[in-house]
Amino acid sequence: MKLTRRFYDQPTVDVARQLLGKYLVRKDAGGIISGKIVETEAYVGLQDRASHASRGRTPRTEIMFGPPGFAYVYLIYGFYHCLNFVTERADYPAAVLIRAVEPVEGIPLMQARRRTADARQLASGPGKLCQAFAIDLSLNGADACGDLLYIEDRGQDAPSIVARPRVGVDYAGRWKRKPWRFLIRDNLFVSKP
DNA sequence: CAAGAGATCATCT
DNA sequence: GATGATCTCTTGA
Repeated sequence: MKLTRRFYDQPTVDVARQLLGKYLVRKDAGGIISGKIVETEAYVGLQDRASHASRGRTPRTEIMFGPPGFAYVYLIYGFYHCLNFVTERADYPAAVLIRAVEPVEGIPLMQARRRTADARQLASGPGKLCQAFAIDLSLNGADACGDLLYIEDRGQDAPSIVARPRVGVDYAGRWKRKPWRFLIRDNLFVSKP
């Protein structure tokens, strides 16, 4: 069951927690790729100094200020892409970063794109995941209620969740301490234990 | 293992 | 002109 726009229109931290155990699905010319989401981070509102949106409405962050259920993809360090899904109402900038998935479908394709056979190295990090799933700036603004890139609920049990501070946001002052990174407990495919 | 360097470019000042 | 919601490789215990 594909998640609906209503799902993304909830408090961002709730969405980040609920996404654990759901399935990220990517369809393109190469075929279908999917993976179980095992790690997420919440970026919440204008005040959150860790969020790109804290610097205000710019061409790049415009998507975060838009309606929920759309992909926010950006390039980081000139090399890697990061995938987010926009949450909450329009004009309130918020999104959930997908940090890691456990590969499920399309593993040979992921192995080719990542140049490794090691399942734990395919999508255990936001940049790796985008490489494995062939996600780049052309998917920025893609509708998560469409067919290219979306999330499915496959009726899994609710996983046991661990909360930690977010990664790589040392510049964010007191916001760097917010425990808004969520992982499935003891999962082997997270970016860092 | 842990720590450090370097890669490279869209975006914002 | 500076910087980053990262990753890989190398170095050295």
